[in-house]
Parts: sequence; C-alpha cells; structure tokens
Amino acid sequence: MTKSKLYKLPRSFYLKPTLEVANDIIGKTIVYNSPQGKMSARIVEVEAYIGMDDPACHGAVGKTKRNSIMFGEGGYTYIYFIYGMYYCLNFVTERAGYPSAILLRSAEPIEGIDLMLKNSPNQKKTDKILSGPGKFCKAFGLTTKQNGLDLTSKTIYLEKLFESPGKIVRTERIGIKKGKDLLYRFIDSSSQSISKK
DNA sequence: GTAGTGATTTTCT
DNA sequence: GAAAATCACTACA
Repeated sequence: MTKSKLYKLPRSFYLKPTLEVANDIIGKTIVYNSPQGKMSARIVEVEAYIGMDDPACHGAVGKTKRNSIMFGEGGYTYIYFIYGMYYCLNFVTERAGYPSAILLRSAEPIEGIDLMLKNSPNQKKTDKILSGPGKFCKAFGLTTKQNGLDLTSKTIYLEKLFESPGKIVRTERIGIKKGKDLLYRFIDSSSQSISKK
C-alpha cells in the first residue's frame, strides 16, 4: 500500500438509508481538530439506531430535549451522557424529521495518540484506548459541548480512505434491553480493537 | 480465564 | 424517583 488518498465525506453520505451508512462507515477515518490538537482514528465498529420502529432508538419514544438532534438532517454529531459518567458519540443520518443515528463503538487510533492517552488515565494499551463508546469519547475529549456539530465542518469530519476495507460482519447490538433481535451492529472482523469479543 | 456488580448524574416519567 | 446505547474492578474457577 503506497500513498492513501483521503477526502472529506460530503453531506450526501449521511443522507442515505442508515444501514447503508453504517456498513459504509466501517474503515473510514474520523478526524477531530480538538482544542488540544488534531486526533484521528479508523472506525471499526458501529451500531445503527433507526427511527420509530426501533425500540432501542432514543427517538422511538418521541422527540425530547435530549434526542432532538436525531430528528434533524443527517451529518451532525449526537452526543449524550449515560450511566452518570460516560458520553457516547453518534452520527445523525437520513432526512430531517426521521430519527436515526449511528453509534460509534470502537476505532483504531491514528493521530494524536499522546493526547488520547493523556485524556484516559486508566488506559495503558493504545490498541484498546478507543475500544468502546465511553472510552472513545473520553480519549477524544468529547462531551455534550460537542453535541450538534456539523460533520462537514473543519472541526470534525470523516474521511474516505481508498484501501480495501476489512471483512464486515453484522451482529446483534450491545448493552441494550430492547431490539436485540435486530442485526444492527457492524464490525470490521479483521480489527483487534473491537469493544467486545 | 469468565462472571458479576458498583460508580454516578443527566434526562425523562 | 428510576432508568440509562458503559466501564473497571473484584471474586472465583
């Protein structure tokens, strides 16, 4: 593999059906120009949360203050606080008025590893520092302050990498009580950094 | 090696 | 007042 060409994914990427986006997002690179410096990582694990028919989707119970960003147009960040101590990062998908998003569960660090380690005092192994939604946000320094950012802006965005993606596998989602029968979790099976075996 | 549980606070009922 | 799209630690085999 010689030079890898990168380009920022446009708004249209996020407006496709959520399952398509979830599949396509595996192997992409997320770039975040944080106040601390630039950080980037290769996405290897995501979960889809789709609309009113998905019982595990935050938007299924109707629009609330917390999930209102999911009802907006695709291509924005949705960050929420959970279990009293962790944040989770999502990418909003599809059209305005349709609550859907993709939860970023795990990634492999590329740039800014020193910053990630600094943000995550408990982590020692760099190959596991982003292996979970809560850990990812901690390492990237993401909080609800970053909720609703435009993914086509300069601050945070995804890049397409012209390399053959790893083998993508679909499984049931993790950590939810309802909707487990839906195979909405996508992982790159060649990665060693997924959040759970 | 696997399994079980406490931490801690925002958000919604 | 209870639940929550999690993680790290402890206990035990």
